[in-house]
Amino acid sequence: MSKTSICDVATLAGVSIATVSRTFAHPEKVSASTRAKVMRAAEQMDFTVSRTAGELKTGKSYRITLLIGSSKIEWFSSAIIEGLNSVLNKNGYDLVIHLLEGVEQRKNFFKELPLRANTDAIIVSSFDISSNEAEQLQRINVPIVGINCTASKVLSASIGIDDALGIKLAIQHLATLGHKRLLYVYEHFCSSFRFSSSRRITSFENVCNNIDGMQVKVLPIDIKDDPIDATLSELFTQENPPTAICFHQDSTAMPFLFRLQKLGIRVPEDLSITGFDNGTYAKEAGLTTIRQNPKTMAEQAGNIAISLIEGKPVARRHITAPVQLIIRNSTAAPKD
Amino acid sequence: MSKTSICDVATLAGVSIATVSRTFAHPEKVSASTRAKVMRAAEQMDFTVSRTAGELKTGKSYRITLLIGSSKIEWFSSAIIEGLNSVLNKNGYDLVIHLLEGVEQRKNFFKELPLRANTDAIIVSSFDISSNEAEQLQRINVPIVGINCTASKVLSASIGIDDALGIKLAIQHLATLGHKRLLYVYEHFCSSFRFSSSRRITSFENVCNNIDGMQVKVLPIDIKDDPIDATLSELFTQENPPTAICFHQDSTAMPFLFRLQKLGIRVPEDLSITGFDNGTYAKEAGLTTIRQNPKTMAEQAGNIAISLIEGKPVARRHITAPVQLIIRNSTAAPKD
DNA sequence: CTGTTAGCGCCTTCAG
DNA sequence: CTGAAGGCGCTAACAG
Repeated sequence: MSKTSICDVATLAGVSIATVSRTFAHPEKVSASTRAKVMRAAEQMDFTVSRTAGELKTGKSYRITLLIGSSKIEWFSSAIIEGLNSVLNKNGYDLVIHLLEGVEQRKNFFKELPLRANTDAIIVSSFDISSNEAEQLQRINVPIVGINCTASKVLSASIGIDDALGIKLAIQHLATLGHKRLLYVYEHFCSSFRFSSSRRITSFENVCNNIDGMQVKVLPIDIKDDPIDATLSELFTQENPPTAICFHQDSTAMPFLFRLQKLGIRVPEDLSITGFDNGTYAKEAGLTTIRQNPKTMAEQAGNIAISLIEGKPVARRHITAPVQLIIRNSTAAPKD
Repeated sequence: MSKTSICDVATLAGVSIATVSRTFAHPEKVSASTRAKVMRAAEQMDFTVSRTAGELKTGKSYRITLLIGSSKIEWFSSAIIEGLNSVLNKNGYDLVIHLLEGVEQRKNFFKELPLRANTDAIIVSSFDISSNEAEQLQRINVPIVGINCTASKVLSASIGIDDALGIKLAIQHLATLGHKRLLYVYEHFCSSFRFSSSRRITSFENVCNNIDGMQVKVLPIDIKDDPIDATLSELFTQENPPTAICFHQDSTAMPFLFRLQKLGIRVPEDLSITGFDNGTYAKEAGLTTIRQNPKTMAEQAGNIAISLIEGKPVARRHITAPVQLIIRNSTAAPKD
């Protein structure tokens, strides 16, 4: 029950508590012989220095908190966790995770945050916190670094893709193939959650409007609707249906691909499809998409956070991560 | 920089630190008027009671650690995190995550665990810790609960599916359809990581051997091989090729489905396929599979862990979670 | 190289 | 209902 404390070890080893402390914190400052003695005693008693207690003294918790703006962990967040885990582990930090489920919990979280936060840094992944929330976050007075989170000026650092550029790559690819009628499909998120990726949508329209003869429609899908059904409905009720569909993210494109197959509509012969992310199975399914690499972004974000915590210099505080068009088999020249 | 402490608030509010402490810990024990005074002062200074400091006194960290035996977060682990997050949040606990990447890091982790652990409980997800590791874990003297982790007797509690039953359901389904030649495909993990799901493999052979006229082959795939190529090779080089393939998990079955499609091999007309998990896109792809529900398991594991921590009674310490056969469109009677 | 000492921020008796 | 005082386990000067 009661964990053995540094005192117990000191007694058993016949040294002072300071020496025990040193043996663990700065082994080089202790003579080999006493170090051995202490270690032996420690092992014997299953002693384990309490990070918590040290924290009180040093003010560092060796803990970094990841905030995710959704109750679901999809491909993107998984990669973020992987990337952070590897960097933090290497540097002796622990990773604490908070998923914000729904509006209410989100509100609560930001209100009570101070109570719960004992963290050296906060990493906000992939959703835009409101300026109000940002202000609350700032209160706890640690570095805040954003990943694909652009809204706020409170970020100590940030890394993220250029969503506008990403979607532009997809459009240009389709334009080059000869497509003149595009449909953009995205799922309409709950209004209280603004995702940085929403920038893609406006970008899409802007870019297309600057291409001669390009006709464009944007289809927002209500959260309660089935995106596949809604898209199909749109596709089959138009006089001049689109020859290509750009999905806001792979995770909507993929199920659509399955459905088309069932319906006997061939991709890319009858219809071209693009995604965004290069997520799960995108490669295997042959989905043309825009690649972003969240794991790498997370690693960079983690490194920056640690530098900020430890007062080391960081070369660049705001980084734009690369996106890349991956051409596979879901796009081709239109039939007509 | 220096966070405001309880003293600052006490001074500002003109009360003692004890009163401030009480205002937050036991508000009902403080008169309404002083409570208001304290709260005002606290807000004014952005005061936030430090969990860490309290921890020292109470011995509880309000933190639970999740151990994942892989550096990749796939569908399963994502669901585990989601489930734990929701339960822990509700009860005021934080979730700390450790991915064990590779053998070496794993060894290190278990060796240094004591140093790093300041946690109220440990949850081991989906890999079997060795008895040696279990012993090391036990040293830190907190409840350990396993999810799909059966190997060790050190678990304070556990929840997991019956892998043998799961695979049996798939076999029976295929047998009923009339299949006589089955192939079981699994990826051969690094030997140092034993996963609880390995039980499926031996089960598969056992069950099939008890079915009259059932021919069976098990195909382990080397970690360096491409599972799809290896399976195809097996499929096309046999005199009497299998009429159905059982994949150890959906995540191998899915890419195989894509490849078959490209090759013009029809599922289920030419070949039946089963998966295991009901993972990402399994539904959309129409994959017949065995469903397990990791999110629910995680919620139960979380609740049990909390009960154990808080000394509440737990009804059942070792729970078998349900599996279910989900019949979709990837299985049918064999042609011949 | 080792021991002594003074807290880190909070909680909890115990008096008042 | 409120205040004073003693730690929780450890670290970081400072002495020796």
